[in-house]
Amino acid sequence: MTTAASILERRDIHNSDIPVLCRSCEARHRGVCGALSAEQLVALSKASSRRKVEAGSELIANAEAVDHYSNILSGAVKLTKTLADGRQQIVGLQFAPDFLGRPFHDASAVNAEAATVTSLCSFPRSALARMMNESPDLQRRLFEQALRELDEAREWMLTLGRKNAGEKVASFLLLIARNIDPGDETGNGELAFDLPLTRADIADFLGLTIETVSRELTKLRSSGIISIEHNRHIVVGNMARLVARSGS
Amino acid sequence: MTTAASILERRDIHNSDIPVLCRSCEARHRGVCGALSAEQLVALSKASSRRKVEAGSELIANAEAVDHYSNILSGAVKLTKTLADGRQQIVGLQFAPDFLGRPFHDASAVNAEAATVTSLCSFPRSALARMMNESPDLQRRLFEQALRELDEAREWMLTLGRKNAGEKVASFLLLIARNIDPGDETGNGELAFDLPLTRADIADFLGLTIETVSRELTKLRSSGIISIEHNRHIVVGNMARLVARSGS
DNA sequence: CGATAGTTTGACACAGCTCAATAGGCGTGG
DNA sequence: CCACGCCTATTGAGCTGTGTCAAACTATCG
Repeated sequence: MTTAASILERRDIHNSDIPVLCRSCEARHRGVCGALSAEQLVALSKASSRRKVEAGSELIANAEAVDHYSNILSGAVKLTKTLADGRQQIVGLQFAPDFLGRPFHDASAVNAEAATVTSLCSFPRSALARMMNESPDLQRRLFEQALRELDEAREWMLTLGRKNAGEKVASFLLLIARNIDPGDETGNGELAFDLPLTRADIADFLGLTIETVSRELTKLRSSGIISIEHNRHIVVGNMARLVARSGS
Repeated sequence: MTTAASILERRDIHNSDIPVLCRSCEARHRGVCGALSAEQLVALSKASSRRKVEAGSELIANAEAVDHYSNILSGAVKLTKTLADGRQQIVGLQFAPDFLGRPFHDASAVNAEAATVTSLCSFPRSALARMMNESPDLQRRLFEQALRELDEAREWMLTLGRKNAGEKVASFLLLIARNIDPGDETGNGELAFDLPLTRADIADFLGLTIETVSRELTKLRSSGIISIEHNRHIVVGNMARLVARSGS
């Protein structure tokens, strides 16, 4: 018989094969670990370690030798690039269950820094290289994430190069909103979320100054399109109007 | 005996195994086809076709179903994104022997357009999918190109978001110069090249207007850092000074 | 030789930057 | 409990870099 109970039981049995560390880990479902067999997960988890870091922690230093990779389990990580005189640009924003690190190269071209409290599951570089040879599916998942990041980077290039300040800020809010709720879009239903970035980070993300970001947020608030509580919490009253402000 | 003659002979014999189309093709050396065996090349080349297109030809339309992929054999291809009101941004620039097309997705998020006279070697989508399953090395090469494109995109994001007009134009000239001659950098030796883009394209690339690009080029010319002949031909007198102007 | 496309140059306007002051939130210590 | 300092965000006033609009110049081609 195949009742709900027996299915649950079987899944339990199956679950017992996978490492404690990995059970209920999002990276195993939507992340790259989904490509691994139970045995591979066991092997990888032996070399893995979880850690929780606070906002502002540097995770990868630019041009530094990379000795480990990570999965993001919760929180937000910003990838930045900096000019000699200190001007900074955020070039990527990653959330759970994204994979963090650049395969094939032993030095990173970007800095990675926790934007919020973030928990990570890290494993040594060598372990990934081995797994990738064993599992073409793993390589494929990493490839697909890289392509997603490339699509996102190009979308931002359009925003950085061709949108004005108001459109940039609206586009940023949409980006975060979509990350929270990939479904709802055209609906008039309210959508609320916490910004994972400070005003300074948002400015670095959009190629603006803190002051301009603040002014544009105020404009959106005055227009009744959003409301802001405690600086970080945003309630979007009307998604369609926000989309209209984003310059499409 | 292993004289130069016998080595040449052996290479000739080996060459005879590979399709006529592929002999002396750059994509077989530095491009993705280098991952394929002689038999695979034969199979792929049967489904491939070369074509030469003029500047301005649209190669991939945004959101259109992608039925083929290509290698760029010569010329330059610009990848663009456009807003509803016509504002345009170049989000990628590709040269021989780059691979053109987005694996795994059946629709492109960008437009691709020939910037100069360009020759391509195209093959159907299905052929690539099959090859990629057969050859992990091919997948890896495509993966590495995607990562290179991602690095380039992020470098441009820094330029778009944080550099001023003068630095942007200098950075663009450096980008092209490096593409022509990846070696020479700090040297004082002159470096000359033709721009693959019109002023309008350069403006779309840098998030500027045609007028600003023109003014900044004039400034570089007046400073004696570059000289310009026939609008398109650039001679960089002193690379170090150009680097200094690029904001690092 | 006129037509067209691409580029340069000039004059002016304004979006967003800079500098500066004010306000709010939060923890620490009296 | 308030006072204080610290950090972040907001708001204001003025300035400047880059966009806009317009005209002139150049090269190429029929």
